[in-house]
Amino acid sequence: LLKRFNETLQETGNPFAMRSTIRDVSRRAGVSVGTVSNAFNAPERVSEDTLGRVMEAARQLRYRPSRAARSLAGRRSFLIGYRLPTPDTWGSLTLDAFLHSMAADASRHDLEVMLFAARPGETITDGYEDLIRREAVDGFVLSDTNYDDARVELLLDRGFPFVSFGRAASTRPFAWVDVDGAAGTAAAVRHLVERGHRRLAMVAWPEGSEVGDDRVRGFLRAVEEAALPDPPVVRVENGVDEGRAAAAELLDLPGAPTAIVTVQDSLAFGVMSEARRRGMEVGADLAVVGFDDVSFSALAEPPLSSVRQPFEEIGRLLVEMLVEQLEGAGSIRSELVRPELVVRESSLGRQR
Amino acid sequence: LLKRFNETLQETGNPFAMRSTIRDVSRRAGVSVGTVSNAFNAPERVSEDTLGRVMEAARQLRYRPSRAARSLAGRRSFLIGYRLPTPDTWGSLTLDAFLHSMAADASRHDLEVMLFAARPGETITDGYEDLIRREAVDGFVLSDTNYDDARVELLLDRGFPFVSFGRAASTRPFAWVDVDGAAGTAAAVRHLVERGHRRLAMVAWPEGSEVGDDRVRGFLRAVEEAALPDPPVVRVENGVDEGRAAAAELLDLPGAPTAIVTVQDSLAFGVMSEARRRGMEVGADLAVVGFDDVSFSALAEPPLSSVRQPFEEIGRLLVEMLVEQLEGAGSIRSELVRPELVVRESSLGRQR
DNA sequence: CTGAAAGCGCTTACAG
DNA sequence: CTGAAAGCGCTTACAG
Repeated sequence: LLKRFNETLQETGNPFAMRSTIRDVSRRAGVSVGTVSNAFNAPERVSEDTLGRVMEAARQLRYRPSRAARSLAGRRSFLIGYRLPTPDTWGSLTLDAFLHSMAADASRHDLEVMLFAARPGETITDGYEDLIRREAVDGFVLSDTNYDDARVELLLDRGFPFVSFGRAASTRPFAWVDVDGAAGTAAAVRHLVERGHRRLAMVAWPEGSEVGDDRVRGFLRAVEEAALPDPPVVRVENGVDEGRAAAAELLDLPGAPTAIVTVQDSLAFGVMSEARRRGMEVGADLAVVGFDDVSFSALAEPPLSSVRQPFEEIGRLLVEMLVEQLEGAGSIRSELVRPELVVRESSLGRQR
Repeated sequence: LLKRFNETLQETGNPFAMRSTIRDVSRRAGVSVGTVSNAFNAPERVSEDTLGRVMEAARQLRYRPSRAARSLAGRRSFLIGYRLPTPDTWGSLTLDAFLHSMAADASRHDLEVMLFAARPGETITDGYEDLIRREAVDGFVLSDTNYDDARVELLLDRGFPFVSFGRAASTRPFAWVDVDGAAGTAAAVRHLVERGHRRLAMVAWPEGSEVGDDRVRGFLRAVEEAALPDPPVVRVENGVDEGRAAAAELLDLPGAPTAIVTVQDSLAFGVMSEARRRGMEVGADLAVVGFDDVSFSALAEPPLSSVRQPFEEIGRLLVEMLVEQLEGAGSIRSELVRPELVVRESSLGRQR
């Protein structure tokens, strides 16, 4: 009875019509439901004539397959799981661009992104385990991946598809995308050397963070390649105040640097602040280059030169690599993407 | 055969065991699958003894119901749809905290957040239509809601559950959460008046934006309540340069203001910049208060006082209100949340 | 190339 | 309180 009502609604083109099912399409096209399914999922198996009729019927009924049914029958969820980092975590991840590019690219592959958050009292892997058991996602995107990440080990053990933003130490290979931090700081050094600087210095985090150590490495290598003297590296925790203190230390040195590169913009803001306090003009008297190009860097005074991570590209790559796994290409690859040095006034000023 | 293998794996407690189904649990507990389902979804219908046996069996097998099956049989997806704003859109929305609180709160209600992005060439409502037809979500959270938002009309027409972050003009009532911007700017005014300021001014956006007009309204009302003279309001587009220009205009006025409130932090950064350029000390010579408390405001020089929107609370409220609709409470309510004035040096300096 | 049928793993009346 | 059965809307071998 309800069905008849529904069909009437559909035929009158009533926009409030209940949704139509594959059964409705098959009836209208005069074929079996299996053929409708094939028309959508394997059109090459269907004759051109039939395909046309099915598609026309589907169009008229505004048919869209039920995800739950597709999912149950096809044993895939069409969902990519992503656990949000805790907001108070210091992260250089700009979620907006990252999530948007993931979601946009996923939809090109008939996938969507499902978010979840760590629950209090859970282990690092519990949320992932749970989603696997519920067959709620087809694969995961990991971010904020640590050196020895339990999630990587779990997913490798399970043989469950995933890609990671960030490398991790694992004896087994897995798919990751990472930013070539060393290339970023090296680009900063080359830029500064070109501008005539000879006495460089770096403000970095304490040793032991993969990301930070990578950035220091690139800095040191580029300084060496430019045949400059060994530069001082001050190591502090993240923060504007810490950047200030580090700058004070560096600027008090006998042969004080004329250019400072930092591993994060907030440190660079501190460096600029300390320089200004000493009556130096940032840009002219002291060049400063940060890392991550946070949203405020362009608005700072002077605007801060910074190394920008290409989050759009990263999100896209992660999805592509996950899709490759889902489609069974079997290729576990990894990609190191080059960040981009955004040059602004803080490293320009007068040429030396 | 595969089933026997699977059961063996389960019994040996092999962690790599394939997932178990409701059938496995029912067998182990010696009850029917319907009873297992009831044990989970309506425990009051099941005897205590049976409940215990079922739960123990489920625990042993690490059973978790398949979402696809639950979804198909129960006609709900357990998913909340949220379309990401385009990253280049100027928005005062801090996605991190907002999404995290939504995801965390959703999981408390057996829901998850599904992200999608606008596809090129689509209308504003296409993505929502599509997800409804695919039965892919149980409801939507809208943000960046406009005055006359086509999405609101669509969802009301369809009778599909949704909540909106931001009010909109609609003849029909619907569920929304919004920030009381007027209360925020009024709090800024009271703070400044307490500090002894008598000549206030505002830098606002051009008339016609709901959010901006609201913030201006609160400012004007509070100034009037303090019995101060009519304050100048300069209207410019968003941006640091625009803030600079607006400040220049205000500071050139005969009775130049000693305190400036802006509708957005980026404008406030411009105001601070212009003040500094003129040799004024921000805080002491000119008090500045922004709006939105963007991540950099605390790091600015001096740190910027700003009105902060409680995104955690907003995300939580949105989910709660959507859940009420999903559970058929039928109550369409709305909430105006008070933002919080975060006082920093930019509005302190010496007491007047 | 097409159709009939089984099956995915649950929920939900309905009997008993 | 419990079980048997139908059904959700698809996909996927398998015949023909």
